[in-house]
Formats: sequence, structure tokens, C-alpha cells
Amino acid sequence: MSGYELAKTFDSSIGFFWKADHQQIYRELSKLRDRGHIEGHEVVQSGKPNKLVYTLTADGRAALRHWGARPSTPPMIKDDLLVRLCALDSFDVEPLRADLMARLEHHRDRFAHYERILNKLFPDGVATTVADTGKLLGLRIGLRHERMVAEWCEEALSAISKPPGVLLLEDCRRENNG
Amino acid sequence: MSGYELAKTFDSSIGFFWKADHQQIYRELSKLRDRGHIEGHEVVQSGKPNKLVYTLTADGRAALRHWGARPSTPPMIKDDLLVRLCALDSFDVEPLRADLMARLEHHRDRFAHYERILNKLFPDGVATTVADTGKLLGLRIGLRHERMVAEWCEEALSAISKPPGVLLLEDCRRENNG
DNA sequence: CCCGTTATTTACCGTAACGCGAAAAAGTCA
DNA sequence: TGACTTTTTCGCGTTACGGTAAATAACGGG
Repeated sequence: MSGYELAKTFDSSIGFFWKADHQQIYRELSKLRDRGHIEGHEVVQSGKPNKLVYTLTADGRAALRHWGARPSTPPMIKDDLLVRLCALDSFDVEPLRADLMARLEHHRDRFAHYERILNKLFPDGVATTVADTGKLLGLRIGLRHERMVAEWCEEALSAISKPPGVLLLEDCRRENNG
Repeated sequence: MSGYELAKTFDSSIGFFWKADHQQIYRELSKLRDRGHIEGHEVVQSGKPNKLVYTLTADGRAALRHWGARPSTPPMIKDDLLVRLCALDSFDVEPLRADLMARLEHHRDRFAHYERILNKLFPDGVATTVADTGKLLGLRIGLRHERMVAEWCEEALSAISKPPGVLLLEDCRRENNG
């Protein structure tokens, strides 16, 4: 693809867990070209300026496979909300509650959104190709994640609404089985 | 605290979702001091070099409260494993399966670790102070997260082990209720 | 023919957040 | 003296970004 096409289709592919504007895409393409991983070939167009379509070189494909065989690094959570919770007594509760409610809505929205995509792409819940299996699994962890965080937001809201000490064993047991 | 003390205690406090080595801590302390948010006072010690203990200024405390009232930004997942899944057909399956198994073990370990901390800090599952409530909630989302990812790893392993198309409605239903 | 619009790429500026390797300074103990 | 701990600092680099703008190239309307 060309940089322009990548920029346009980025959001609808891996855009849910990775953001990149067009500048960064062009930058990364330049880096890859400099390293010999990709090659750009001009494609003449009528009615529009020509575009520079990049394709993997043999070297690039090898590097890709090599990268694909590397162990992944489990990412950190890195949510500033968690830092706030770590020092909960240093902050006002009300804005935090508002934030938690906004977050709850946000994660519910994302969950619904992923669900729509899932129903659209995999109405039977079945992936027929290897590529589809990967995309389906990506959707699955997205769904799980949003549902998990949304549930946690509810728990957090009820915990900070009551005076401390009212988060009881009962809640724990419900959570540990849920 | 002093930079040295912060560096030592960082891992056992918010260290699970935020990493910082001592250099970065000193750097951030310098920034905060330059902005007037903290003040350093030398504390004489016997048997060791003196230390520079930093304390919040009134300005710093105000800035902290202001920061605490800001809406949080929901972080992206940003797991390179997900990128691999998005282009699953471009990679070899075996290293990916190995990676998934390592990840499964990793997240199970973290889950067990959080559970131990939870049982140690909150043997009754009850937080008695506001500060404890925050820490408990942090542990809770950590537990939820590790359990969720571990379950997803199992699902992913079974999905990539079978030929495509065998990830059935049955699995979906189990997940959507689980 | 100028002008505005879309498509496509590039240049140049900056920032935050980090890692690495080293070393300085101050003290202890063998 | 030399090795080791404690505490702080310096100077180098990188990755991964964001913003603003401009440079092309082609189209169509007035």
C-alpha cells in the first residue's frame, strides 16, 4: 500500500489498539525503506497524483517472520486512573467518581462497538481462514477487556461511594467466581 | 522521600503497572523542583552520605489535586501479540503457540502473585481506610486483568491449534456468559 | 487563468518518556 | 589502601510521538 492508503485504513484495522497519524506512517515507511525492508514503486494514476506503493522485499519478509517469532512483551497497564487510586486519600472523591462513571460509559460503548463488529464480520461466530481466526481472537480480547474494565468500574464506584470498610467478603466471593 | 528511597520503594508500590529506574526518578524530581512543585531539604545522616528529602510545596499540593481532578485517558492495549494476530497468516504458528503458552503462564503467575498480596494486605477482603480502598481496587483490577488475559490465552491456544472454523458458537456462548 | 478542493507526500519543528553507562561524592569496613 | 554501600548527577542516546505547514499534482468552476 501507499502511505496515504495506510493512513486511511489504519483506524479500521488495528486502529483500536494502536494509533498513528499520517506523519508517523510516512516516517515509519521511510525507516523501513532505509533499512531495505520495503521498496517503493511509483504507480501512475489518472485524475490524481501518482502514489508510492510500498511492497515487502525478501529481506523485509524475512525480518517480518523473524519479528513474528519473537516472544511478545506483556504490556503494562499504565492507566493514570490507577495511580490516582494508589493515593486515593490525596484527591477529591467527586471528580474521581465522575471520571469512573465516564470510564464506565466509555468501556460499555467500546464493548457494544466490538460486539457490532463481531456480529458483522463473524455472524456465525466462526472464523473460516487463518487470518480471520487472528482477527476474531483480537476482537475477543477486546470484548473481554472492555467488559472486564466496565465491571471493575462498577465495583470501584460502589466502593468509593460507601464509607471505607463496606467492601465485603461477599463482593470478593462474587468477583472471584464471576 | 529522597530519590534513593523512592527508587527503592517504587517497585513495591505502583511498580506493577509503572516502571522507573533511579535515573528517571531523579530526572522527574528535578523537573518537579524546577516547577516549584517540590522542595528538597538536605537531611544529615551518620554512617551514610546525606540525603535530599523532597516535600510537596503548597503549589505542588494544589497541582496534585488539580491533576487528580482531571479526567483520565483510557489507555490503549498496545500488545504486540495482537498485532501478530492481526496478520496471523504471515507468521509461523509454532513460535506463536509457544509465546501464547509463555504468556498464559506469565499471567497466571501474576494472578497468583496479586492474590498473595491481597491475602496478605487484606486478609478479610475489607479495606478500612480510604487509602486502603484505593489500593484494594488497584489489586482488584490487576487480578481481573490477569485472569481475563489468561483465559483469553487459553481460548487463543485452542483456536490456533485446531484448523480454522472450529471455533464454534459453543465457545462464543460459553465466553459471553462466563 | 486563477482558485479552491482533493489526493499524496515531505519537511521541520518540537515533546515526553525513557535506557545506558558512567562517575562523582561521601561514608564504612577490612 | 582498596572494596563496597549510599546517594546523587551527567551526558549521551533512542522510540514514539504531535503540530504545522508546505510542496506537489490533478481536477473542476467561475
